[in-house]
Amino acid sequence: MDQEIRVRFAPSPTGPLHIGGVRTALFNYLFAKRANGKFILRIEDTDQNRYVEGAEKYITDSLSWCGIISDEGVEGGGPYGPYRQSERGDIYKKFADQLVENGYAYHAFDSQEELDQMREKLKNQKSEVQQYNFLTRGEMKNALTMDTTEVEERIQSGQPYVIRLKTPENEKIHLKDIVYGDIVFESSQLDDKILFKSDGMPTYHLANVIDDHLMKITHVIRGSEWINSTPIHLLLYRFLDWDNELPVFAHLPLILKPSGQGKLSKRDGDQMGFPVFPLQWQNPQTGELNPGYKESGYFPEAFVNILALLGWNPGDEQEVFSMEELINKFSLDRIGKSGARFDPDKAKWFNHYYLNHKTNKELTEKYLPILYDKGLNPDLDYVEEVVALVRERANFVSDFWEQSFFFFKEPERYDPKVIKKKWKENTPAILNDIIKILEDIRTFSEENTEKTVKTYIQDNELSFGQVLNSLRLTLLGSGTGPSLFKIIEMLGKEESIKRIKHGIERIQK
RNA sequence: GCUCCCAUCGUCUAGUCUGGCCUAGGACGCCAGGUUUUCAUCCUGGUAACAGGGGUUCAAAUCCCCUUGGGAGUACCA
Repeated sequence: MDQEIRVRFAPSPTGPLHIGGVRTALFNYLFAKRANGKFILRIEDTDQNRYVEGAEKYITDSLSWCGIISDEGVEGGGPYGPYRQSERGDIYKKFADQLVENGYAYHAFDSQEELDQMREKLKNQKSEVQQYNFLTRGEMKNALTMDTTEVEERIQSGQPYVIRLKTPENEKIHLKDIVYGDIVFESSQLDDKILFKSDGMPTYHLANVIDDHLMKITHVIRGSEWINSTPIHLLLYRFLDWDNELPVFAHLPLILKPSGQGKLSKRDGDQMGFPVFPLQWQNPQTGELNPGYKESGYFPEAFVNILALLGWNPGDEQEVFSMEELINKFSLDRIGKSGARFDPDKAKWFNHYYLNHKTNKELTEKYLPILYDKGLNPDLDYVEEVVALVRERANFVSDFWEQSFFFFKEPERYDPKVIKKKWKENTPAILNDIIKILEDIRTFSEENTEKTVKTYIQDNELSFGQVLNSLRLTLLGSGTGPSLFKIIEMLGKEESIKRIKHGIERIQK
């Protein structure tokens, strides 16, 4: 009875995966790992029309960036492959035929126009449902309204056909969902869904049920947009005689747009000021570029942490989790039912938190490429010192440059607001005095420069703010930043004095 | 339209199943104070919610019903 827990993440390669998709993958992964089970990555590419070049690679890259590694699937294969539905041959057709044979499904020949007509007609009649179902199928072109020889002839002659599910007229279908509890559906409300398309491919409904069964999936964890089609799947399990091996269902609450209404969609993109994709994605058709969390400077640990808390919580007050901790604490029954709005501000905070729990060395390694890009080749220890100084004021490594460029090059402009406020007539004279003072200091340390300059200010009864801010202005071009005397020390005597001189000249004019 | 789902601070949420310990807790944000030559960080404090109405009960955020609001699905897409 203690069978292995097996879950799958089954995206379709129709474009980049967005946050919601990654969260579904994450929850599957956490659940599997928690139970010592298997996480399977299956690609649902039964819709050839929507296939997008590069999307599958994008999916696997995104998951591995997050640290979500599949035990079986398109990447590493496994005992139940292939894991790409388009490669699973005639598996689906066989089961579809079996359903037809047993009277649970039937062939249909209606054209798109005829279907549209039927729906239009029902709409005009103010019918409650406009569906291909037990009420309407008797008037359509299908095996239920034709005699068997005609059906045979049509199929033999190569006429396109689909196979539809013959939904029961009047029965209740019970879904036991881990998250949502018991949900009852009326079969009369269900559509005679197409199971097998005229292009020879199964639809999602058929394919996912068959594959889940064949791949021995024990738990189906997916977004709640699937709830309404679950009764179809339940019917299929029964008609295929797999009722005794039904997987457990757990539907995840939706992720909503940060503002406005509706679920977060791929389209929301950068116009909302935050990425909706894990990795940057360039649409191969339009060339349109969508930003990703990775490229925006988020750490994967932070990203995963944010996602984990969207719809799930541990029940205590901990909110920072490593993947290990998530695996240990995760459980399906602590998933909420209501949709979660994504909060970009909190996401930033998480990244800030993670950034400040890394070592200077780690951050230095991440900063270095940016510096190289600027054409700089600074001393490693120096960079590490710089990082130590600016790290706490940054949310992202990419913030470092803006906050520390003056450690690497002389400022080119001076903040006019600070000039206006702090630069007085006597400022050049004072700064010239300071230059002299600095020149005389032998051990050019933070302590020494600070002590001497402050003594000078006091002796001359000057204002600290006035003097130090204008001094800062000449050194880094702005009125903000880390400790001034630390900067002076790191710049060194020569460079500091040079900058003060230049500052005086340039601001003077 | 029809079917299904959801409803606690601005946001993520704890508490709801197993009514009383809830004058509703935490986090982000915001505001104030402290630290700092400055800005940021950091620390401290504060702001702010049980959608509304009926029941049930000694007692309801917690159970039931209705209303309202929000969401999802309704394809030869997944």
